Amino acid sequence: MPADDQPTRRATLAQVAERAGVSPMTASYAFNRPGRVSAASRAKVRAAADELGYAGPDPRARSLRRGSSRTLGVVLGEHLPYAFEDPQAAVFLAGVAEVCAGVGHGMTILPLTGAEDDVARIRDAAVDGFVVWTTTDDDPVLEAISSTRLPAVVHSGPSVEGMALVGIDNAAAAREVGLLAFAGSRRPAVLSFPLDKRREAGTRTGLDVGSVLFPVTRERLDGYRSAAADLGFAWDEVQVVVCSRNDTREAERLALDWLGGDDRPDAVAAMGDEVAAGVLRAAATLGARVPEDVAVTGWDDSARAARLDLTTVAQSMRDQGSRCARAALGLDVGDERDGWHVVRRGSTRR
Amino acid sequence: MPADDQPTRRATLAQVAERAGVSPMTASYAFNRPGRVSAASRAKVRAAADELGYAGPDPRARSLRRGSSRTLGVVLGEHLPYAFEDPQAAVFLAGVAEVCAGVGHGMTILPLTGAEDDVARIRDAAVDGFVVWTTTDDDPVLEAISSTRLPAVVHSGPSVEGMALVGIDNAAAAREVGLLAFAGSRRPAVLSFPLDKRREAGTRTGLDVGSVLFPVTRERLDGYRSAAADLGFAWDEVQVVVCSRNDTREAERLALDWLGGDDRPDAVAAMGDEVAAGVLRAAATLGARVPEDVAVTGWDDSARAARLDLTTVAQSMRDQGSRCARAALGLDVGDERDGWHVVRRGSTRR
DNA sequence: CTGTTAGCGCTTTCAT
DNA sequence: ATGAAAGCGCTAACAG
Repeated sequence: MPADDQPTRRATLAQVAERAGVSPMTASYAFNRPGRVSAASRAKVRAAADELGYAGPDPRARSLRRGSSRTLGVVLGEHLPYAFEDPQAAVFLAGVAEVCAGVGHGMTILPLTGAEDDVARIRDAAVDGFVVWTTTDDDPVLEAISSTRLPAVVHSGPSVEGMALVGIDNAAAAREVGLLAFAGSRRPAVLSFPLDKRREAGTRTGLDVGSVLFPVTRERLDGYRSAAADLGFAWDEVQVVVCSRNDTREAERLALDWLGGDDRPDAVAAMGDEVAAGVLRAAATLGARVPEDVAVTGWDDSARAARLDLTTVAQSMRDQGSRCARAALGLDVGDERDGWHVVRRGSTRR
Repeated sequence: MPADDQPTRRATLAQVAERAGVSPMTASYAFNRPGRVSAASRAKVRAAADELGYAGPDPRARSLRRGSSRTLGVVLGEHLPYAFEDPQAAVFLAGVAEVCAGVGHGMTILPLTGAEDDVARIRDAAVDGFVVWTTTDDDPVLEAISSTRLPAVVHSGPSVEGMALVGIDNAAAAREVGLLAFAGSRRPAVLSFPLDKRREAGTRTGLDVGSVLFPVTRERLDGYRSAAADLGFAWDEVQVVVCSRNDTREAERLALDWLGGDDRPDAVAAMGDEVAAGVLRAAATLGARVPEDVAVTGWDDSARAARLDLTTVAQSMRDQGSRCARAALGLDVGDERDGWHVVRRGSTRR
């Protein structure tokens, strides 16, 4: 093999400077503040860089020196495929990305697997702040993030000392949509998201709401319970069916048994439009009329909810993503709580 | 405000070492190779770290020193919302993430906006390698990535000097599925993905395949053309309708006009299951029988394709994501081309 | 098992 | 407009 003297290592700024016959600082300025350097120097530096195949300052060295990596970490507590398949998560991420791109920051996705090394991956992330996609109260990752002392924002919950919280008032929204779902009902029920990270599906009654570890789920259950109470139902009269994720097919399968059984509900308040769609499908299969035989509500006001004429809760995940990113980057976010409203459609009796 | 003498700065490893009464190296080992340090030292270091609120070595300094950030960059040429909404992209990313997590690497998403600063964001990313989600031949980002001299892998295309390519043989797959789509047809047609980043929708005949800038689209068109030729059709007899993305509703809208018009095709080879589903919906609305009045094929063998009894091309995006990541990290990937096969179902005449 | 030395590549600060 | 000095925080390489 013939001698190939080309240094296979990347060139450094110092080498570029030397070759250009200027000081390292001038070379640095040529890249970072071209305006502060004479046209002649700029040209020399550019030429030297081209000759050496220098593609610009090393981001690693730069971030050490600057004390900032200009990157935001986004912690996804879900297994990654779920995270990307959940349309709400996708829109949320787009909101985060928009803000990052706008201020010239990158965005690192930190998928949590539930394994021990989650904490290590958090600590090893070269980021300037964190956005945490909603997780459980007992998630050890929260402590790890907190200990970095970097700015951090949690979406929806849990509420952690020292971290900002972005998201709507889930209890209030659940109460309001629950009042529509359960109006005129004799057997109200809830189709819930998972209670904790084990994500066990199944039916419960008299569920201890306080013990639910996903705060978003807990708050929504609380709101539904309050709506049921207003309409004269004790909480243990309200069936709670838990599905493992916001997936239409799983919900459809569950609902076929459920709506076909002896104990069938005549009103289902669901925590997501996707699972609500599963209930609607099952109802159609079983020949149950909506809302006469069974009223259904969803959550998120997706395009699908509109198509299905589904009463639901509208909120902007994109805005919430932006707000999270802005807060984590120390930009102004205002201090109003995020907005939501109930969209009343034909799937409820009122 | 009372004096708060706590250094608001994060503590350094040197400070921890000093407080623990050991050398910086011992402290470093205590964090990085706990096994190489006596239990006593380890305890002292841990105690000092706790007292100072030290959360572990600074990743920025670490990556400079190590010459590696243990992070993989994933370049998404699409606008971010599209990227996350495309189920194929989601699965692909999950494949990448799985490999990254397995070797303790992070993953940075680099969304391209099409603006000038895309190149800067590439250069500023502190990553050890790149995976590029398929893009156009003329994407300036490819040159930027190439100039970093970091290992890079392109998914599906374009093929770039010095970068690995992962993906199936699109032309061969298109040819094979095209033969089924067009069998027994008198007016074959193609429902294509965008030709270039402008993503203009519209109908063409006699399209100049060579001028298409998305290599994946180009190769598939080429395969369909070859299938049509085999069945005795000149290319300018084959209508090509272009949609702007793999979206059922857009395709349905296009197809309602198209299948309802005078010039309607009796066979449509579509580049995605989602758009194929739109064609099927439009056919149902118009009362056209499938495959008798119009044969339809899709691409990707999604769950939806199975539900719709759609002839399609199966490939594993998850595997391709893993392979991309492995290649970009310098791990072994074997050298077989990625697998695919045509799944024949009831939406075609053969 | 522990410590010393050196320096990763860059940019802030302050001078000229 | 340009440059010299200093050091960001850490760990590889090598002693002891």
